[in-house]
Amino acid sequence: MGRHREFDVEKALDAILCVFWSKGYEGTSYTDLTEAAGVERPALYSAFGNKEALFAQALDRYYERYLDYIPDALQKPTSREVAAHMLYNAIDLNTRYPKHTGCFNITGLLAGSDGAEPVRQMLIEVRARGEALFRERLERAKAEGDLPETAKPDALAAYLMAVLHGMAVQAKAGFSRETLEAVAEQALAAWPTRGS
Amino acid sequence: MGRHREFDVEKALDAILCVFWSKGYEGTSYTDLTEAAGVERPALYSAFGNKEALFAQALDRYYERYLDYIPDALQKPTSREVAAHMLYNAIDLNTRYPKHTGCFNITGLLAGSDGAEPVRQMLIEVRARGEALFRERLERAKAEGDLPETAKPDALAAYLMAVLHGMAVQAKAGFSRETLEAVAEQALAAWPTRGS
DNA sequence: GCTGTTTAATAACGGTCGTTACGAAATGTG
DNA sequence: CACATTTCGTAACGACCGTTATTAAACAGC
Repeated sequence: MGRHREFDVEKALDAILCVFWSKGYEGTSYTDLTEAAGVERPALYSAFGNKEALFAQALDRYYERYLDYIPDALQKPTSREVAAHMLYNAIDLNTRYPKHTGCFNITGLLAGSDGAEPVRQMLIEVRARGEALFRERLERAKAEGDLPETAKPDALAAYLMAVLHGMAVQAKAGFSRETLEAVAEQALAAWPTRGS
Repeated sequence: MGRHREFDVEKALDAILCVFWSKGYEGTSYTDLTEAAGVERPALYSAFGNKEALFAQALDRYYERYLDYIPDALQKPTSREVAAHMLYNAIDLNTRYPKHTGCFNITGLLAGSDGAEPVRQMLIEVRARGEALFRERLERAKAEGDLPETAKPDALAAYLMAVLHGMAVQAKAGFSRETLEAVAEQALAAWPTRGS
């Protein structure tokens, strides 16, 4: 019983996700959110909770809807292919939508008032989980002999993540897909091979 | 004639620079600024103008006081030494002050409301100037035979800047100097040599 | 000691922030 | 049709934002 919801919660969350993606947590106001979602404030509060909870749900959705290439990439047979897939899929994601370039996760991670510190910590934690997955995959590669004995999976993982984060920054600075592809190619030139 | 200024403008700007460094442009309030500078709001306005002008002056000061290693690095004899100096000096800067890790420039570049768009564009422009300087240095290296004929200075410059930006993100995520040094070492492994 | 000028501190401005009472509208059940 | 329940939009809340009018205090020159 009771009145039915008149808006599609998932569609609203998708629209909200894009705004946060572009402006970050604190850069986004409820005015921005209601305009994007086509839904008034109290409806957002009743559907998602407060701003922080709403952002958390947008972040979850970002990982499952846009970063779904990561599980696929991790299953590639060689570490080099894993790295290459991460790079080129990230480039595509970072440049696909002109209205919100870069990476949702990284965009909100850097700056913020003291009040937004919990959100920053949340993004830091999620980022670390992604890097851990990649590091574990590289440890497996080393165990399989795909990476040489001298390879350091933690350093390699941190390195590739650094390139990914850097490309997210550059995408925000207006870099084209082609330029970022040149960056990725250069980044892969350092990748250790079975031989060495 | 007239009353004398009772506070040191340069010291105040230094303190303000550190707050912007940590919280970005919009994440910093005038309450933060007055606390850090030990100066009331009207004094800041009379000395620096409004918030945007104040931020611009802090950015200038950041480049001349903290990024002064860049001109030095660019004068190193080989492109590899240039890249290495940029990387290791950046690591030092990004981790030297626990209260404001990362890079002032990158911190404010990603997120922001529509009202902060002019500031974002300013940071994007300044970042691009830095990359241009580095690219020109690599073009010179190529002309001198320090880089092989196949080397692409623009791609190499973008690549190294990506690593630098990525390390700034990781510093904000709490990375230690040692971990970032491992990243830099890995990044340099990709650097082209005279031979190839 | 005035006078004119610059700075200092207090306090307030209008606007926007995130959040939420509140009453009207819309549903399923008796 | 009444009823309880849920959602809706309006409108407002207190808090904080960047900015500034205002007044008192500190100086230089006559």
